Amino acid sequence: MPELPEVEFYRKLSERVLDRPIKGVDAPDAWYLKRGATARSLRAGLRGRAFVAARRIGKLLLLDGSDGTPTLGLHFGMSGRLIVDGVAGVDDLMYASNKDLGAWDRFRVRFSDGGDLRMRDPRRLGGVELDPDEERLGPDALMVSAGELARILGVSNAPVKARLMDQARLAGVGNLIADEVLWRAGVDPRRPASAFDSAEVKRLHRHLRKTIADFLDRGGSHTGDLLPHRVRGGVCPKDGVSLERAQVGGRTTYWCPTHQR
DNA sequence: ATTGTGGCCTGCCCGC
DNA sequence: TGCGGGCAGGCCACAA
Repeated sequence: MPELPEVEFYRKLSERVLDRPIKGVDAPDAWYLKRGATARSLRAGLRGRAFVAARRIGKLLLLDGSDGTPTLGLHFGMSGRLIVDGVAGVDDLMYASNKDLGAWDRFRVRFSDGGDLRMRDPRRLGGVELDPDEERLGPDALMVSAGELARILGVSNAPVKARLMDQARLAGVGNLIADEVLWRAGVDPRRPASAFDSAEVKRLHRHLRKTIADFLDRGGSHTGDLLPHRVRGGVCPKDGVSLERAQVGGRTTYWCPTHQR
């Protein structure tokens, strides 16, 4: 998916729909409705109401309604995009097609003024739910404190990268952000999460915050300094040595064997 | 409980 | 030009 920065752009875009009466809901793909949501329950919950707030926790976008209205939860998988009144939240999404094709519209909320909010997701890896359990997510990666990060890494023997990407502990870090943060911080992604002293946790925390801030400034998770070299045969732009490539935490991982320790 | 694995679903890109 | 394999920014169910 979109990682945290993209979902933040979606959140901002979705503010356009606040306070607009909802006329209807199109949910043509039952697979796309999660945790018991149905086209019927979505219509019953939303029609005639309005959203009043757009929140984000990690990669989950939350649209709150006025009193008595269920909260709509949107998650975007790896290829989902948000389109409001025909305007897309991001221009480009790696690994997703940018073709304009109605067949990929999996979900739509229509407003009585004629506009709409759509989720376009070629791979159908995203989804829609009502009243999502927000407790299933850890603190947002943009807001997390160094102390919390220390606790998140904890005593775990799991690779630090897996821990950073565990949404139940820390919400918002995906594969690209994880690789970029660890590369900037000079940390081997395979290191056990417990093997960090407080100075190292602080350094990791600083790079986590700075990386996400940079990605928000630059326009997305694909703007990393490591990213262009994150290919087979790629070379570390700091050290000029070949990057390592392996599965870590179940995801393809690139790192520099020279400066990531 | 924690951690790793496989699978989901579809499109794209590369090499033959 | 056509085709098969590999790959993909995420997440969930399941097993050890």
